[in-house]
Amino acid sequence: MARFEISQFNDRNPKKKNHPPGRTKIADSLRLLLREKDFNAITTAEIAKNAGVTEALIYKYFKDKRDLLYQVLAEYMEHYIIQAHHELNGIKGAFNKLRKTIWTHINVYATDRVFAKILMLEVRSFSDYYISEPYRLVKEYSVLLSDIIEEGIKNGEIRDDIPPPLMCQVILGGIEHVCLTRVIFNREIQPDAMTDDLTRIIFRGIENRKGDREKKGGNPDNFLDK
Amino acid sequence: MARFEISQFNDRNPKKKNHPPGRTKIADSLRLLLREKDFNAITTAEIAKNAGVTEALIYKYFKDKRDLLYQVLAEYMEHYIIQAHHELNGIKGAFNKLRKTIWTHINVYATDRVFAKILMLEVRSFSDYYISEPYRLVKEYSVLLSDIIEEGIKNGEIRDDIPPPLMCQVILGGIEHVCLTRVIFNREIQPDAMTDDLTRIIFRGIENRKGDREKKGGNPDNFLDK
Amino acid sequence: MARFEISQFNDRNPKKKNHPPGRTKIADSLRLLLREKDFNAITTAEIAKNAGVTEALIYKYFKDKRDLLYQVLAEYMEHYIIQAHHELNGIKGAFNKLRKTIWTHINVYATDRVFAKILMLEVRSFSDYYISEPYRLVKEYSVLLSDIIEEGIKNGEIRDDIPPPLMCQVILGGIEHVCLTRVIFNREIQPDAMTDDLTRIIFRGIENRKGDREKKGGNPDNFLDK
Amino acid sequence: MARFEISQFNDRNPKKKNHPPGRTKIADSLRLLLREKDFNAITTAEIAKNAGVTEALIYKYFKDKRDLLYQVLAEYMEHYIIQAHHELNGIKGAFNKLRKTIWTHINVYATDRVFAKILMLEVRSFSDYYISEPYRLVKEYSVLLSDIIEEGIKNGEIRDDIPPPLMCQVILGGIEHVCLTRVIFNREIQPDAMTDDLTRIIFRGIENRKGDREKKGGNPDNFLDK
DNA sequence: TATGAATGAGGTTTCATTCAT
DNA sequence: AATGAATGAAACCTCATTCAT
Repeated sequence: MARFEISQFNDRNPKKKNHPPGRTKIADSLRLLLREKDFNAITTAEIAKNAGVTEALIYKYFKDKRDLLYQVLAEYMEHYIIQAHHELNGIKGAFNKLRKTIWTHINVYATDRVFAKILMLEVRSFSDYYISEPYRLVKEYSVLLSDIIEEGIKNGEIRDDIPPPLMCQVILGGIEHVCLTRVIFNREIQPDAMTDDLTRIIFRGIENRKGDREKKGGNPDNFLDK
Repeated sequence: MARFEISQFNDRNPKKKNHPPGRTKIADSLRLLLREKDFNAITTAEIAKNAGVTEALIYKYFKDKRDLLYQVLAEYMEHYIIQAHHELNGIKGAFNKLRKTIWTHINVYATDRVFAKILMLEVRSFSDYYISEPYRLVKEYSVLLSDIIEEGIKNGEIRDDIPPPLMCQVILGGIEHVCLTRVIFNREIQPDAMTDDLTRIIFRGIENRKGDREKKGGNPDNFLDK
Repeated sequence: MARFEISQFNDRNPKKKNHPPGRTKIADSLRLLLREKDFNAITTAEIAKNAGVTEALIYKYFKDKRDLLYQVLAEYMEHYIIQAHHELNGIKGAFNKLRKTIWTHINVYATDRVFAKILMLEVRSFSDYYISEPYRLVKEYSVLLSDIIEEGIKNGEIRDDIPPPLMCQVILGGIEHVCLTRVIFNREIQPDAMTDDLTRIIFRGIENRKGDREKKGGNPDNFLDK
Repeated sequence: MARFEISQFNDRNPKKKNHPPGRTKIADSLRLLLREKDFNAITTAEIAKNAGVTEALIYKYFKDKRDLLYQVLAEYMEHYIIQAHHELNGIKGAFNKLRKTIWTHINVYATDRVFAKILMLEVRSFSDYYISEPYRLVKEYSVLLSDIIEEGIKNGEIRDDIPPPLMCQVILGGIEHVCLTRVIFNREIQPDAMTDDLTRIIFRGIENRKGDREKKGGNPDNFLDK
């Protein structure tokens, strides 16, 4: 987990936008502090001190404290979106893809509590979040899900009597609610087990049972453990 | 809706703790302001001015600003819990009860956006929320749901291969995620339609299909709006 | 002079708007500091410390640091306008009135260097000054002058071949330029002598000489020494 | 007018100290920005950005931000002093010279609002201005005026019962006050008309009327524009 | 019960300025 | 000749909170 907090993106993605060291230190510092405190309880003074730079430098690279949070979140999201797409390579079938996506989603929250905290707890009460870059990325990510659902409906795996956006929301709502309490109370998140249980409910809920017999996808429970 | 913001509980629940007028004005003021702004963006000065009292009076009745928020939320919760129990009177069967509860839940969010906003957006990022009275009430409320689920499992309506708390979380997560965006963007929430769609997914997801044939609960789709 | 800096208006005009003590201390503090430094070099911290209050209190009573300056200036202006009108009581003839007004003007600058400094040096470079209350008062004051000039033109004392506003501006420009350097370099201002010299130039410049013989006002130089 | 803002002095006065392009860009940038904002509201960041250089470069050429302002002002002054002397060539008589000088003065303000703004509004509240190069130039310029006045007194055109410096101050005060509001509110300045009106007042105010009959200088009104 | 006055503590932000390259 | 990175110092301001009355 530690290697995630500290400059994860530069290390792993060396080609990624090369920020000046000060900027990186500041973003890392915020990530570190968010492990222990809510964003509102973190002061710019702390961020700077922790980063080993002056407060003023924060304002060279970020419009304000909140912009720093949004940029950090955006970096997480960009990274995650790429990963989520990547993980789907070679997987066939809507349920298989969904399952993988749910697992990846839970897994990133399990690995990156800070990301989870920012996304689920910190930013949502800020009204300007909903016009920010990371929110745009969140919407971009949800397209990934929609596409899978649409695909599933088209090929008959997924029922077509429910508005797809609603299915998306239930899936995301399920994932988040299940992870949320664990993030809040610092309890462990087990991607495998949780994916299992979640998909067992959700897949049955959204599978196509027209005729109940001739459904092509087979029992969606089959998709749960492999 | 308006009658909800303004001293709703005193009016409707005359037996309820009769607060002094100053206290009521302050709580009403916060409720009113929360319609337009996040809690963090609301100042005690505003609350006081809006209530027609002085800032100092806030501290006569509330430990601090956040305590005011928590007390307001607790009032909403108390009221809602009573209502939720009340609405279940005379309903038989776990799915019927669940459905009613889901509807009541969505309906209160539809009617009382401020309640929804506080509960879903404002308090969750405060760590002391999780040791507060309103959070205790939230847990108390979730027992209602658990009890219904347990009942359903016992009488064979609901599958027993999934941890009941997880089912709770998926149900609540679904409700919340679906309502959340609507609350944030001030879009309408339609309790009937949303309950329908939600239960159509969830009930199938959690119904008991042991053997797929001999399930006792009948097709859960039957429970959806007659 | 000292009694001018410290709460001059409350002391002298007890009926005047009764400000809370903190407000008065702050305004007095600024007046005091302006004797030694330019406004831009004075910090809110200094003002507060000097006043024996906290910086926060400044912002209770004044929108910002500049608003404090404007309010202080406005108090000076209000006071001065009343005085200027008062001093004209019982004086007859445009030149006599003008002379008195010029003397009063120079005299207030001589007595109240801080007033002079604010008005001639500090505020003029702030663009919002020109929409401020004290600027409104400055314009109100200049009406006093215009009225005298108009009166002089009507009764034939003052020439009518020059736009009255221009005459006003020359008079004020003369007064100010003459006082300005003295204020800047802390040199003494002698109201009597300066009024004498100034009026000797200006009165001849604006007197009515139509026909050079039949002018009613007599040689305006006569008005200079009583 | 525009050609005035942009490197006017290098273009017109090729022999003038040939500044490196960076320096010129910075000075031009400040001139440009001063058209819209007060000096205090202009940041070095803006100046640099606008000039297309980095902030650090400002400190290569100028001691500090204020030094930049003073140098810009000094350039204006140097240029203006040369012009003012030049314009007097071939003019005879104190009043004729005065008139020409007043016109030149007003005219430069009319043409070069930024110059006028700096001189009349920006620098005067800075105490170190009064020990700066541009202030030295201002004093040098005022010698021009004094000399004309002295000449007029000597040859009997101008009265000798008023201290010459005071006459200077009234003349300058008149010019400035009349131009000041126009500069502040971006109203047009008409050199010809304003010179006319001003001189009509001032010349009569300072002309020699010894014996009121036998004055040598003739009616100073004669000097007013034919 | 309520208020007017004042505060403490720190928050965010700004900006001129410097320095190594 | 010019820059990119970073800083120091403080400025302005906010806001929850307290206390004497």
